[in-house]
Amino acid sequence: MARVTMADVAREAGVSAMTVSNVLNERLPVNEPTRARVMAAVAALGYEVNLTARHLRAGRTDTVAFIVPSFHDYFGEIADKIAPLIEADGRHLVLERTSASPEYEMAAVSVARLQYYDGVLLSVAGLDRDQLDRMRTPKPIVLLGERDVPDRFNHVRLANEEGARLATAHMIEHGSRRILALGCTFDTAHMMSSDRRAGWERALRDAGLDVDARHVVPVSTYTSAAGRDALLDVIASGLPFDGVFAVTDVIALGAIAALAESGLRVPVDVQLAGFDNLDMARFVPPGLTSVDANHEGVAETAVGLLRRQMAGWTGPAEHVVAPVSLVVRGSTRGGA
Amino acid sequence: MARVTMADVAREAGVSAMTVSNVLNERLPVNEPTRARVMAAVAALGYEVNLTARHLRAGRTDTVAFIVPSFHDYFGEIADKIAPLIEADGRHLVLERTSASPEYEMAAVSVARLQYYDGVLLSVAGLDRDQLDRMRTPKPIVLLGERDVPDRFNHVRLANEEGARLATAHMIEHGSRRILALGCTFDTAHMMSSDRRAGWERALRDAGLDVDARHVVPVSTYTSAAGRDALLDVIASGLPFDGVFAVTDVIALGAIAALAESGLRVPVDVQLAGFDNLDMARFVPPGLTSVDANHEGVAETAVGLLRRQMAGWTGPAEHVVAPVSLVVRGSTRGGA
DNA sequence: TGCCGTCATATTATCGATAAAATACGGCTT
DNA sequence: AAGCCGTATTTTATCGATAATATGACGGCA
Repeated sequence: MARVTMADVAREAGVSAMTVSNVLNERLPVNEPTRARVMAAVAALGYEVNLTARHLRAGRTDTVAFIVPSFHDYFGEIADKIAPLIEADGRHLVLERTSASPEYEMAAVSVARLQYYDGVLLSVAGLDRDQLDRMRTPKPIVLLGERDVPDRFNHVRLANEEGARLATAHMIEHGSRRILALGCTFDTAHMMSSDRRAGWERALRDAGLDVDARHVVPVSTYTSAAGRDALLDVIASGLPFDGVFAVTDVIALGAIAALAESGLRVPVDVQLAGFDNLDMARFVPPGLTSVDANHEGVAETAVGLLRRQMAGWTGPAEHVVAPVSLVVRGSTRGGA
Repeated sequence: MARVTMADVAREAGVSAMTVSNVLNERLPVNEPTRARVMAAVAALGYEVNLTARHLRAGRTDTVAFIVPSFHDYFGEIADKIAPLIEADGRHLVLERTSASPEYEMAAVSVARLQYYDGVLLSVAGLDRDQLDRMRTPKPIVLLGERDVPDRFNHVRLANEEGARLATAHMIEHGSRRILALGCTFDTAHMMSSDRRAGWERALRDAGLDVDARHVVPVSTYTSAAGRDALLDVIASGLPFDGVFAVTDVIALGAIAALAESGLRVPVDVQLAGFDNLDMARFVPPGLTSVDANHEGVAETAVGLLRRQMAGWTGPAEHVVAPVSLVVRGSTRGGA
């Protein structure tokens, strides 16, 4: 059976296609009896509008994309906050994933693909400033994430350095003196981990402690497994430490595993803090102290900026640094 | 600046639009010099195909949707497995979310929205058999999830009862006699939790143990917070127990929190097992014993069924029950 | 020289909806 | 009765690409 088109409905109702369109979109007024006939025909034939044709002609999809490196953890949680905000405007949110590889990310933001959407939230992971700069799209777009981006883009990122400083200072205050920066790096290309390293460093200096480069422990990937392995290596090496600042909660979870396996008690022997305050942080014993990334606020800010652009605003782009706060739990000595 | 269309490229290259289309799609052969001129024009103007127009005319989007109740946890992990399989066919995966409410789920699978996709993977959460039966779409579709579905749909689900039985039997074997079924229910409308309850019950009977209705502990939502609260209530009530089968790992995590807060040791005082074997299960001390839902295999099976349909197969639908296995970790006494 | 086949490229029609312009019609004024 | 107006509805053109069909150019062969 072929699809039912608007023309079929028009024929059934004895009117023109345009009248059907007017009834369904409430654009031009239609007399009640006519309207009723059209609605009856729609119901009788089970007609549903062809959104693709509408998009081609009207240039609107009522759909927003959130483009993320992976569907996991952090991004899943943020996406669940963003979705209701988009839906509140009568639009629809879809997620696309880029695998964190620059090629995929470029493909995902190719002008061709963006055509499907009225607006785009792009969580930047693989693209650097130059690549982003080459991206010329007329679509409303808001960038999220901890990389450096060209000025012309609206951008929401976290107060990474401040968050790391808060977490580290908190552990210093409660007695730690040798704190690892797990998953951090000196490589400034990866802003998230280098900014957080900078915050860790600043807390140490503020307290008059030495910064030991051996305490900066890189990870191969941002996974719990990599965090666990990296920390086990440190423990095996014999390097003494009494605190761990993990660059994300996912990595902190790996650290928890490594500490438990090694018989190190949290927070008695080692204090531990993470970053992102994922749902899971509340429940993993003894409770993971974490920098709260304020997902809700980030989502609201980003959607607000996007909404403004979709409404036609063309003023200068904004660069928002979302404030963070420390949520203290049992993995540090200030906690319950 | 207006968009660059295929006609613009054709003019620039001094050929017809059709020739441009043939060059880009490699449908009809084009002479090398002409081809080169077209490619040059494409590059010069920065042309990118309008996918919406292509879709309208050619009826193909090269996009597959995975429709899920939420972007969190389980679904995020599955989606990350599915994406590469879809991409291997040169297609693109997008996620849509339904909020687990029947209305949203109905809207998401309305014929109108499905038009955007060449195929759909639908994780059924809110829709019952009747509602699904009313869904008449010509699109290739595969259902995932633990609900009962009409025969005409391809469907992949887990061996829920067997998984729950395995986990429960394992705890019995290692000494538990009073095992809670946390998050389970007698309500057969919710197949996932009632099937898993049935498996728990069977393990008890097989071991000659009594089934105590007080041991079936419902949860208000499938979240860690609800799992924690429900288990704390049980503990406060004084009902004795020495094992917990949690209906999902997310709920098991809540149980871990509740047990830790109450000073009950895992696995010495209480053994604990979950279901889904999320990444997190490996890392939460002492390691969460869990029924492995075989995400990879489920993803492959579902994508295989979908691929077959997209290729034109019209044979009878298949109903696959994916096998599960028990992964033993430290939260039960068989573990390390 | 004339006819045919083949390959390359161009034309035409179409996917389904909608914006913009055109028309029909009844009522009301003068 | 002629003219005008506002409302309801229809007609026409279009979004941009592509399937199907048509045209053109050239070489081969009798």
